[in-house]
Amino acid sequence: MTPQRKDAARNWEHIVAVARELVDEGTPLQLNDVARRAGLGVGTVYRHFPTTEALLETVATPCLEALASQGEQGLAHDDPWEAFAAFLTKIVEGQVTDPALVKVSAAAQDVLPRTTDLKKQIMGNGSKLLAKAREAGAVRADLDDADIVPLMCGIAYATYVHSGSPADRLPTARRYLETLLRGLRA
Amino acid sequence: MTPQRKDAARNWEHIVAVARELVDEGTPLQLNDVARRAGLGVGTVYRHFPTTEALLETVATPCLEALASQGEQGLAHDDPWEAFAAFLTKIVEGQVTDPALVKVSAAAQDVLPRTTDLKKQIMGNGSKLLAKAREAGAVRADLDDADIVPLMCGIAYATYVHSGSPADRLPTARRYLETLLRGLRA
DNA sequence: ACACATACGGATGAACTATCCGTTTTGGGG
DNA sequence: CCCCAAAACGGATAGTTCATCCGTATGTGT
Repeated sequence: MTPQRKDAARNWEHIVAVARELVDEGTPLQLNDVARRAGLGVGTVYRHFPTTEALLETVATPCLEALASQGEQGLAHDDPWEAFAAFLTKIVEGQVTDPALVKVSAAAQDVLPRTTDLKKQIMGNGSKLLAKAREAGAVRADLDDADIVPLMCGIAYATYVHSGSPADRLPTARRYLETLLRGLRA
Repeated sequence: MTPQRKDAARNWEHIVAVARELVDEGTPLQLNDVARRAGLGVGTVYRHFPTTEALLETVATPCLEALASQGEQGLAHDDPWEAFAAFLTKIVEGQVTDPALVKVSAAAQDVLPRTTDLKKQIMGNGSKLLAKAREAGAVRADLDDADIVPLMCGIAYATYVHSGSPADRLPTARRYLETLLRGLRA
């Protein structure tokens, strides 16, 4: 395996950077569009990222990784309930801050391998925190591991429906999560 | 104003029926596609419904109307909290049952006049029920009128993320709503 | 410097959207 | 019953966006 050519690496970075910009300004990601803005040929972009989703995944991955490691820290927290709540808060905050995150989170299993992987990892951490909280009798029994990610996506979605301007989102999301957490507490 | 010709009326019905089928089977709505399936010319479909969204709106309207009148009935309920809860339950059940409903609910203000109208009506009913429940001291103060629709959309979204098969959706949605309601109760 | 692998670019075809206008159908008046 | 103007139909076609393919250019080890 040859290491990869310099120009290829440079273009890869450039494409991801341009995509990040587009995502941040809310423009729907279109590969031909990315190519034009990056001053590259369409073929180049498509070779690096066969689909829009693949590019989106790459853009979102750093943020997802951050969330995954966040979960590990949470395990060290003293109060099991607080640890669980803090964990969920971080996830929701990430989702309402980064539009790319919502999109990849909603993607079906297996289409985005890296994302699927990281989601599993996050879910693993969530499970541990949930189990601890449940053992401590802090959380209701009817909440399942598999509910965590969907519920966080739901709150993020509700937040996007509620507020047009990005500035309003964080407080709204926190308020919604608080309400949900109140309902989850035993 | 001339009453409209019979063939036009017949085709209109037919188009809506075909669209309903497509929506139900999860196929993304495409007007050319609708035309082919209905055995009509593309032009005919476009004349009746200038955009995909317009057709979707027509498909979703009966269901939205049902929800709107549901709210009115709810006003007659004895217990203010129960009335409010029952109202939200109906909305969520509608959203997870009918894919069309989710899509039009998410549409921006003003693009779908009829939908915007009905949403306002539903929100009006929701406001009244919320006000009553609040007066009775049954619901927390930090919930605003404008939060109702987003939260219901959020629950529907969470439900779609959670379960692939339509059969699982209704129980999941009910469970999520229960949790939320517990968190809303004063 | 050479040659070969690797990567680039954009012309190009496929898929879909939406319009326009010549033809057909409808239904009220003669 | 027939006529004809208004109304509606159908589908060819122009405009977009998506994705591929291959001739050309560029980087890299010898």
